[in-house]
Amino acid sequence: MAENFRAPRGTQDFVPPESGRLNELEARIHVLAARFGYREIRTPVFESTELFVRGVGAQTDIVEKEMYTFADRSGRSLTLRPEWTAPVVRAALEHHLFALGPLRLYYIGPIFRYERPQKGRYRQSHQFGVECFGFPGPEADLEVISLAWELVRGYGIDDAVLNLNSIGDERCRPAYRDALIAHFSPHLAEMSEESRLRIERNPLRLLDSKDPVDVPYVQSAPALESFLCAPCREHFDALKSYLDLAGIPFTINPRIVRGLDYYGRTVFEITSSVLGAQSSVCGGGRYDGLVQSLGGPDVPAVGFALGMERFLMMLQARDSQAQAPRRGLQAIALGAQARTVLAPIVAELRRTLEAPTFADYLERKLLAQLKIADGNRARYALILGSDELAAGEAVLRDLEHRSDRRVPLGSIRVLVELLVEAGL
RNA sequence: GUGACUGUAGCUCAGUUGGUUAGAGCGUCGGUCUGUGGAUCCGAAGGUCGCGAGUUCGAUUCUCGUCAGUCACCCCA
Repeated sequence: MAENFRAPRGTQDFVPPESGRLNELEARIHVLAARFGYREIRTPVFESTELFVRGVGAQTDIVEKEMYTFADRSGRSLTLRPEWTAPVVRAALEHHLFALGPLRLYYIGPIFRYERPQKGRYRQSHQFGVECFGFPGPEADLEVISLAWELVRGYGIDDAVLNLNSIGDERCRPAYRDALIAHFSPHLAEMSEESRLRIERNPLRLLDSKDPVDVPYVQSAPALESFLCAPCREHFDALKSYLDLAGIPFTINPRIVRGLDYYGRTVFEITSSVLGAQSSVCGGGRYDGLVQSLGGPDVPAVGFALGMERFLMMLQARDSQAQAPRRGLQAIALGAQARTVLAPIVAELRRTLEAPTFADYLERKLLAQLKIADGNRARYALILGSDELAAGEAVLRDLEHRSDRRVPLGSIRVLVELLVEAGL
């Protein structure tokens, strides 16, 4: 199949019925976020490149090799949004939203990362996320985690796991870094090449190594938890008991480190086994220093980002073939004359009914049209042929109970009332 | 960015030790059934065998390149 054009590598089209599932997910997200008192923010799909370099961190993979960066016609360096947090903070600063006190925002839309695509990883993907600004305490951490967990729970997904960790703050993390370096340095010669590189760039990442060679050294490494300073420990302990009280199960996972520079204290991840190597569907944490580092006031913040494609994959793994309930009506005209009579009725039904009205305008037999009605999962069929035309009536067939009844065609209004009464 | 595997009809896949007209199931369309539905049976349409080059008398088959997909690494949503 030599199509001339294809979607660019790593991008995908959402066609029915997948587009419908995405739509439904978005609708639920809007309702859920509103229930938690969050309001939506939309920002441009591209921003100044410098915003991401400063916001995400110059040493991160995102900035070093994954950004879609281009120069516009006047030579400005712009970048397609690789993540939402920095733009949200930028916009909040630009519109002085922090002056109003604590701020709760959510976003939903595409991000772009130049990566090698594979299952659950795309160059354009869609994220839903929330940012909660202005609360330094663990209540805010609980709030955003609950919100994410509600979404998962609301869909009845049972194999999702909440992983939790604290990576300390700028007071205690340096000491832990030093301790890690001190622990690993004597053994570097026997460890993986990967780890030798990591110790320079991000010693915390050593803990993440899956290389069997490294395992003994990782296991004997000092635990971060024992290095937490008193305030960080207190924060972490409080969050854990809050989660217990809220009935949200979690696993302490010291290997969750987060790749973006701005995280501190709480970090968490929701994972699912159905996603394969990209098991993380939602990741977030606290980033108290970010607003200030982007030139704003000292505003604490916590939030998460959730991958919508991956979320949909979880849903599909769960209920692959649940049949949609029947809904709406299929208008069936047999012959040209019946079509002319039915066309204005279809128009009126579409103005009036909330359920969908389906219609096919080809010259087809009744059998074929009923098959189409089935495909559309219509609840009723309104059949108009020469017999009915002569009698000034139509046949209203209940496709679920397989029963017919005749309805008068004279008044469209009466017909509509009948249909509404019938549950449309 | 690295490595491995894959690429034949709308979908899932056969197949050709290189040889005239490339197959099946599902789906679509039509008939069976002048007008009552996810079934049966019959039939039809639908393919530059991802794209390009090379080897060869001849390539869908072999080789190389390229594009795309899958998986792992890296990293993340």
